[in-house]
Amino acid sequence: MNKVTIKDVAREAGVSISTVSNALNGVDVVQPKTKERILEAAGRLNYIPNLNGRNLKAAGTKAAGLFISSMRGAFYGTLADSMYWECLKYGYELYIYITHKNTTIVNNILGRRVDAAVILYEGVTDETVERLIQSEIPVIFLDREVKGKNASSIVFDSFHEGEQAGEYLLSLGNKSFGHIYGVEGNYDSIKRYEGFVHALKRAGVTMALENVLPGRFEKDAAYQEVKRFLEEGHKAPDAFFAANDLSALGCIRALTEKGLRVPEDVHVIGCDDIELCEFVDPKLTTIRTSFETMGITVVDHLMELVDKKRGGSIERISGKIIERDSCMAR
Amino acid sequence: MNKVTIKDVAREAGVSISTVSNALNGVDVVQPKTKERILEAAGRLNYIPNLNGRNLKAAGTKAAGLFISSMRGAFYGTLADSMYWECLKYGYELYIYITHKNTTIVNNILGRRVDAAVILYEGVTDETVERLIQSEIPVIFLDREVKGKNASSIVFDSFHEGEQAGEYLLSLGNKSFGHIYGVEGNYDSIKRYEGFVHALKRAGVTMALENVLPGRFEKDAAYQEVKRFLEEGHKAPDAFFAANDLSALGCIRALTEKGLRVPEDVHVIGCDDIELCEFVDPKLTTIRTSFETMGITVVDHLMELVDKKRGGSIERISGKIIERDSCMAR
DNA sequence: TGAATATTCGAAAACGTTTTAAATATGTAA
DNA sequence: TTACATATTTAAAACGTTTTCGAATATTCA
Repeated sequence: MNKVTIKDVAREAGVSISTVSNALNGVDVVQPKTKERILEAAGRLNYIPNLNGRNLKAAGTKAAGLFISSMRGAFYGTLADSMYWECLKYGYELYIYITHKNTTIVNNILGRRVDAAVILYEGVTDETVERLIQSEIPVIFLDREVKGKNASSIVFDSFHEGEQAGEYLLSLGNKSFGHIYGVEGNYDSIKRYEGFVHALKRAGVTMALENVLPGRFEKDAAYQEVKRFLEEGHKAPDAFFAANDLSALGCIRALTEKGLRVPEDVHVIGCDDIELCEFVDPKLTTIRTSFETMGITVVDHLMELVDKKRGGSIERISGKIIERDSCMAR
Repeated sequence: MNKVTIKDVAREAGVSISTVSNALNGVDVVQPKTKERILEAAGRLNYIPNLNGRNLKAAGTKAAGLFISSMRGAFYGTLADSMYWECLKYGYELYIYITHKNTTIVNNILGRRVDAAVILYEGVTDETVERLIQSEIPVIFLDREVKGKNASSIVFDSFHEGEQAGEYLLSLGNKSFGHIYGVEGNYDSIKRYEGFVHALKRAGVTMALENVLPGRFEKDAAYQEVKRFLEEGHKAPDAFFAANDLSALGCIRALTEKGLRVPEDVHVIGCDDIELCEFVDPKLTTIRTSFETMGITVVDHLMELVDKKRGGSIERISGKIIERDSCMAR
């Protein structure tokens, strides 16, 4: 068992533990000759500082935590990865905690494992949010709007994404619209829908309520709903805005199965810009939400919170229309 | 700042810190009445134990670490997620460290942050491996073959995947073969190739060396190579085995561009079974490597290492052919 | 009732570091 | 040489826990 402590290094180098600590941490007060001797001893003994001992005494941990309820799918890996590289620039480590429990979050943040945190977990309770804000440890929420002295929110501007979808479909000459809704109660789902409706309303268009179908962000659910919709005799609208790409794909499949051509008969626009978009036929027009950008933005913001260069705020990241083949000028 | 310590709880409850510790950790020696008083006090003060203090004294951390060089793509998220849920069963936390530095790995494992580790990072040096093995902390490597007292390897059985691909293509009546190679020096790439060649040889078939094209696991690289191959006047083989699905897709695109039909003229089989396979045309036949299974297997094995129920070993996880439309009986 | 035994609690040591303040060594100017 | 400033090192306190072991109290038994 590797149990060599700073004490062993001190003995080996014939010096006190304080000097070892100074030498190892680059506190520039120790004579070059002894420093060299210490480094040499530490190397020979394979000394690795115990992080628990260190962080117990030291002020911060120089580590940020990403607390997230799932890593499944391509999005979160991208987020985590881009956060990691951005943290590196600041000399921070990134610890990722998959969790679906408030206690894990609270224990690890308030238990001084990290000194800054990013949270993406819908199950966080108001009580937890309150406690984190009180703690004065910088926290950024990614799936809700929170603002406190040391707490911020950074979210995709889902409302604006909805608006963009609406404006784009309108600009193509569409007159009637449908929407594949996301998940009940989900932040992005609500906002995308609202933004879409808003853009239509501004243009004097209303979307029939029966034209908004629950897609739950899933391909199959969307497929079933659109199929049912058509089989019940409803006339397909000129264009669908789906709350995400997967449900857009399900929508397209149902439409083509029923003899409707995309984009000639019906336009479909998705949201997210997943890898699939390029591979399907027709290639899916969508609104790109960049988790890459999100990760970088989040860490930069977090570091400003840490440095007290700013107070908490709510930031929105805009999406961008990626034109492909599932919509076309009419 | 939240700075309430066990001392504060002790004072609040009018009791010693040892009693608080016992009460909070379920050491069954404290009277129900005082225990209740302590719990109540801890709750009122919002006490959260400092993990650094705790782990400094306590034996283990009840945490496993996943050290991985990137989380990009869908694979690693699945791996991490399935590991998380499996860890949960054992009462372990899972910390994920994205890293591309040996020091991060060594510091966090030997620095007593976790008491078991899983490593998926090709850049790990022999020295690091040696040190980890010496440390007696259970470690499992996912991308190399290592075996020690407390160290194991769990890898996909890439050789067997290659064999399966070969046997399958052979069974379909193919006579000539090509291979889209992965990444130079990469474990899976080498093994898949070797297994494929092995199966062919066993059937008395040899693959022309000029028929193995570098695909680097990328769609575009594979596309370019296959295109070049055909333009140089080479005759397309009856079937291609691509080292992964993405490069299989690139291969198919190049083939169809050159007027070859898949699967009528040429068979293509991939490896991995990514989400895309179901969406492209033709749907891609492939060999599924389940990161879900991998995650579960890894954690179970790790816990046996922790409990000293077993010594280190090398385990291989088999893939499974998923028949779709890019190969067909001739 | 008194002694023996359980039960419950607390004082103090230990974990491995960093940091503070004090001690010692070294150098410099008078 | 002395006196003093500076450079280098060290002892000891502190961080917040867990754990050991002895003390105090409560309970049981004869």
